[in-house]
Amino acid sequence: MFESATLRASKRRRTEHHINHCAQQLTEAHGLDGFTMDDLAEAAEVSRRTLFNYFPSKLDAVLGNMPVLSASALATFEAGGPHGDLVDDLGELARVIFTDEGLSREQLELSQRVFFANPRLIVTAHERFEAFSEALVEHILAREGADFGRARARLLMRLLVAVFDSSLVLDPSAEGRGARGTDGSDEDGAPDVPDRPLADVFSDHLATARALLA
Amino acid sequence: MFESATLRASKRRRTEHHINHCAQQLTEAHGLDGFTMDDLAEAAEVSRRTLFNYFPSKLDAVLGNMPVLSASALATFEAGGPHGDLVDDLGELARVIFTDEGLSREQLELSQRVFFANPRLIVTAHERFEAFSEALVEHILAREGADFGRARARLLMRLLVAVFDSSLVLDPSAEGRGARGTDGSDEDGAPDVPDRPLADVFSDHLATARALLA
DNA sequence: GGCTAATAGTGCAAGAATGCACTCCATGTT
DNA sequence: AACATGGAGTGCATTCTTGCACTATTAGCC
Repeated sequence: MFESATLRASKRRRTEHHINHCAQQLTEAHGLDGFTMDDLAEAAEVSRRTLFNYFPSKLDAVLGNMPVLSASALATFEAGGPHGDLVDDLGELARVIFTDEGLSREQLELSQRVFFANPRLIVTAHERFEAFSEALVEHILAREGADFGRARARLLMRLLVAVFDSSLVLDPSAEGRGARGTDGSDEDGAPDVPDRPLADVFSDHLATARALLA
Repeated sequence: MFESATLRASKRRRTEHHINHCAQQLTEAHGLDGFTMDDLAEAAEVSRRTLFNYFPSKLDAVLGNMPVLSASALATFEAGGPHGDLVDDLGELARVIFTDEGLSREQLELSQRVFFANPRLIVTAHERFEAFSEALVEHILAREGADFGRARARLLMRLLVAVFDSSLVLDPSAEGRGARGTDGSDEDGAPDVPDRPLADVFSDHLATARALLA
């Protein structure tokens, strides 16, 4: 009756992401109408039929699905979150998404490029994103009580999205966090961390944002 | 009823090789009894049950299956081969095996190490190999006629095996083939072709062998 | 307009992979 | 000797993937 974090489930998610990723690559390379579902099947190394087992349409394959927050993570959040601080706990939710969705900066950037390059995509992408964040707003209210105010919840969401966006742009200069001790191990300041876990970057930016607004 | 060179079939072969390869790696790392079928399942990222869908036993998983020559390749061979010269055509069969079996030097070396390190394996490996080459002997006779003589066919097989073995040892010095022109594009003589297609190396060695014995 | 070719999308049956609950056996423990 | 444990191997129901034949729609062409 239930999804275990099992081999089967993880392969399913992998395939889904893989198809989506290939679809976006093809879109970027040849445009939305520049490739067929057969091409996509070949690129993703699955049968054409399987594509439609995962996505109901070509556009959906390119759009991909919104991340799904695990019931347990949501339960924790609504119960007062792991830390007890609203913002921190929302950050935690974001972290969960990054982590178990395995999002990389490259993939997210690709998505953005593809979406913005294709009007047909961006409208639905936007709709879905709004729906997604509205759902999160709902969870915030469920946690904080209706008195918190829907407007404030929405504002908070927008702030988080802004922080998220800012974590996507690669800033080669700084380390965000305070000085980390006197050990000069990172001596020549090499900013060669193009693959620094997105979740970490996000945490940093969130902390910075809080400090800025505090 | 029949194997098309289809997605399904190619995935099956890939999985089979993958399982076999993982099994050999585990064997090399921990010994035959140093890992369980659960470990192998995890390493190969398939379910434990799937292992037994591919191989009837742990030992078989480590041994792997002998390559299967396509019916069409065999038909061509028995009909007088693609070139008409017996040795060349046997070389062609070898090439087919290398190619569509996707054998790499690393994998073959690993097999050798693992087999020689485990008496339990080497006996069956040897048996199977003998059976395989005896089958080839049969095909040679079918092509050349019984008058060719089983003894000569066997000798030929042994010679080819020797050539094969010699293609496995990495010789960083020479290019085997005659000088390839005066263009100095490979200037500093860099022998950096560790991944030169095995099929090609084999062809070269075979040519050299023929020249030597001619 | 009517044809044809290409491509999106669906239904269905057969083949593969998985999860799980077994059995069997060897080895060690008390 | 009785017993527990761990790992090999099997049977079977469920889910996933594939292949293939089908329909629908659209664009180009005569």
